[in-house]
Amino acid sequence: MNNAPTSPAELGDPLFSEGSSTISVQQSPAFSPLYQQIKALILQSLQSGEWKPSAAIPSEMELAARFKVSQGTVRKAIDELAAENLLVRRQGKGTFVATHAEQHVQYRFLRLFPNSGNLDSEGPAQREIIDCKRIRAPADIAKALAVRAGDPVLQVRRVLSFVGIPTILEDLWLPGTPFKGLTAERLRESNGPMYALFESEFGVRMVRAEEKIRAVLPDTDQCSLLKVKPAAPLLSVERTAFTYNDVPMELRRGMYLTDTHYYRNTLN
Amino acid sequence: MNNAPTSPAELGDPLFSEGSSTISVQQSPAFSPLYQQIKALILQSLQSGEWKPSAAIPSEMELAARFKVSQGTVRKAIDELAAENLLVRRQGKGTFVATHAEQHVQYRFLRLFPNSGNLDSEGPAQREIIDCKRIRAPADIAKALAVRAGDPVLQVRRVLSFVGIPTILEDLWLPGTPFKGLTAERLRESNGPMYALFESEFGVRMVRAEEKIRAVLPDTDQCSLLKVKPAAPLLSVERTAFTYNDVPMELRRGMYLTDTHYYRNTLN
DNA sequence: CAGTGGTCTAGACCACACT
DNA sequence: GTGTGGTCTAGACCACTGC
Repeated sequence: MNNAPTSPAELGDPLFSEGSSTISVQQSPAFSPLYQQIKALILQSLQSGEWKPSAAIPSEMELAARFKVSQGTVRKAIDELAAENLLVRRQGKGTFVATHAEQHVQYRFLRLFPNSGNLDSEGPAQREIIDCKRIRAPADIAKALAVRAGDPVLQVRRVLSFVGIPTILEDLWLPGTPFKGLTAERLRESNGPMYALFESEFGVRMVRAEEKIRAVLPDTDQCSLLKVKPAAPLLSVERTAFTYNDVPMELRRGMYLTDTHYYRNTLN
Repeated sequence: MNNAPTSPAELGDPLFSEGSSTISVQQSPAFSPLYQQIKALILQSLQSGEWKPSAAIPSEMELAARFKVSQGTVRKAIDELAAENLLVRRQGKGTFVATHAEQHVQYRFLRLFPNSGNLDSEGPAQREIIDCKRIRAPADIAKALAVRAGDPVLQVRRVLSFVGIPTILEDLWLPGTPFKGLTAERLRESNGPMYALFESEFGVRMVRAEEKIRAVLPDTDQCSLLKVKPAAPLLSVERTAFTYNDVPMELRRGMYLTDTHYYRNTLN
């Protein structure tokens, strides 16, 4: 079989004739490898919700048949998606859509660890929703969420405590439209991580995030909520979280107490 | 050719007989894929200095011949090493040993960025070596460097300034033996990143690092060196840097001014 | 042009999980 | 046993680099 470059074909799509020798479908420039195209197709299925979080996607052989490429090509596409934490491979079982729920690490994006002892030694965090209201987006929030200033957004404030000690104060903003119907009640009712709730209730999967970290002093509100003195330095963590296609879906400003905990980062 | 599991063979090593059908050299448990064994062999050559930083390693075909495996297996081994930033692939040219020098990013492990403008907008950092002396390792330093308390270590203090503003104060400790001969002079003479000097002068390549980040207040020395008030919160960044095989080779305690800059992290 | 890494295929077999 | 992902091979061709 010749392997001149061809476009991957969805089921039932017309094929380019196999026998012909040098039909160049994609020439440089703008050459994209087959496996990248397959990756994009899989990504589409993930976005469209064809495969739900924690469900298994079709086997490599099935996908190879569907896209009319070899298993190795599908494999390379899945490899990259697994490296980006969008898929999880489990030998002997299948490939699954990654999820923020039911993962071993309770908070996938939280980089705060206790000074000593492992992560679970202090048990699960206590969560308290302070506030949850609909507001019109100020300019800076709007910019971060890629909406227009004045558009409705949800503003949430909460405190996370470890072994009873308030440690994290978070303000977060969500675009109003995708999160229509989110209330303090529903936040309080949910057990798992907030991002798990976003997945199951609003179909919004956070895929990637960027954080800007600074050392700051708290304002008076923050002092009382975290029970610290005004002179106590806090770690300011401003996170923008993205869904598929780098669409921003959350802005989060956290104040971390770093006496008993530290923010861990690994450099490669 | 059968592909029953075999050990990779260095040039001249005796082979396991190819024809025999079911000689199981490595059974589960402790099964290690061939490409992992190849990866370990390549790693050895990197450690031993067989291939110097920025030099090209042998081509995939050559390595495949040397290790008596297929090109695909070598490829997978190199893929992983490239993903870990130990090797750099350049299409059409070859595969090269990664280096801290001559990289596009001046400081590969520095995560501090100006609030606005890109990285180069403020030009290169100004470096000032405050101090460099030989001391006997206190307990905490010794533990981090995996040496005995009291063993000789080098202690360096320096300030980095951007557009003339002192922004980073760093104290760092290096094990005495591998860095014998390092002086303030030699640090001042060098142009590029410190890690580039370590590579070229001491044959120590930093491969990976872990950072613990906190918000703290400066002591009086730090105040004067960074020209800040005692109440100014600073970002404390404690880094342990590792060479090959996760051997710690540096402990670095940095105080970052985060008024005009921020520490950036990306979560996947 | 030759040499390098990069893509793609097809087929074989191994390790693992379920039933 | 069957089906899944994981490894390994061999060979072909493509894209990029530099002589």
